[in-house]
Amino acid sequence: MKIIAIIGPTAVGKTDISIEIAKRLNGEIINLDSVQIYKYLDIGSAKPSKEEREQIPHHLIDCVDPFTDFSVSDYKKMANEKIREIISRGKLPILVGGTGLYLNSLYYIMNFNDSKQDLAYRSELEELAKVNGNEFVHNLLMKIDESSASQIHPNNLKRVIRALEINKISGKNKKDYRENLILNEDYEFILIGLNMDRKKLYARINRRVDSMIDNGLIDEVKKLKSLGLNDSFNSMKGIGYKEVLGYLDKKYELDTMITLIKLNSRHYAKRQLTWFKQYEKMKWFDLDTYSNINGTIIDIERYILEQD
RNA sequence: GCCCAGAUAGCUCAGUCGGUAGAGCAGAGGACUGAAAAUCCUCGUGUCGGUGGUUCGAUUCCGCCUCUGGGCA
Repeated sequence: MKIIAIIGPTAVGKTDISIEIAKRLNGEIINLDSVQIYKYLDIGSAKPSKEEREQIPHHLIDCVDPFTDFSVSDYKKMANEKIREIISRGKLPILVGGTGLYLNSLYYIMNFNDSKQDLAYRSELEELAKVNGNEFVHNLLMKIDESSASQIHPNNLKRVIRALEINKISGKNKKDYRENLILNEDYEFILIGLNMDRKKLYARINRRVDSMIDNGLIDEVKKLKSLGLNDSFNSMKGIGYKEVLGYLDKKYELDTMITLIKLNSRHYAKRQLTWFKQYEKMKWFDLDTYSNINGTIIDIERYILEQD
């Protein structure tokens, strides 16, 4: 089953290009973004507009309540269903977004079934770390799963805890999952990577943040806050949301908030690019080398058609 | 015009009792299997404002100059 993935760092311009590609290839778009999944988080997550979504069907946008805990494993399930459904209708599924882990959940065979969550154990370990320090919890892992422990930095508490959790639930070592990454042969992926000169990307990010503010990001967050959402919910940990919450809670001034959103977005873009380097098959398109979007679209379309 | 305080990494600043210097932030690189827009790791040579003096040796001490704050007229 052929499937396209158009990925790239935040603000590089995935939306416009993906819609045009979908039109030309009889495709439908599946969101590959961990924040656009949520309802009501519209401006800050840079969701495609209503007009854009009317041109081409978009899936897995606005489908999770922001109060719910959502994770890769849920994404994997939902995305697989969508992909099958789209293919059964004779259309081409096009994944668009920048959440690398979500892509991997489809690109590789990833088993989440035998290592579910144990939230009580998690908070128990978090408490232990608070009292005795990160090293202490890391040492616990060292005793039962040395191979994973030696690969996780003691300060990366989240991962240390997850490794302990996996071990408690399944008896397996977290490290084994990573080492056994194998391609998911159900799909024939065509990976399209969009990138541009770093400075230009950063300038685009800065501009986009300004326009999010102009378009009412603060009001959007105020509304979410009045629904009862706060920074303890995963949905509110997205860039743009957590900083506005901090501003509304009077932790800093407006211009500090804007600076922070821009800064965190830039850092995020950089992390995404590091992640994307892992895909050897990825075909990169440098948007700088095109004078307009049409040239890019023609080249991408040609590349996709060549892959048959 | 006079007095005081500054001038050191892209930015904010520390420091060198005289032997050419280091933090935070920015920036760069990396890791990544149920929070992933999350979480975490690594990376710091720059005419130490200019110029003269003292000295074996000055970014450090002294003089003058330039610039920037603040104060007094």
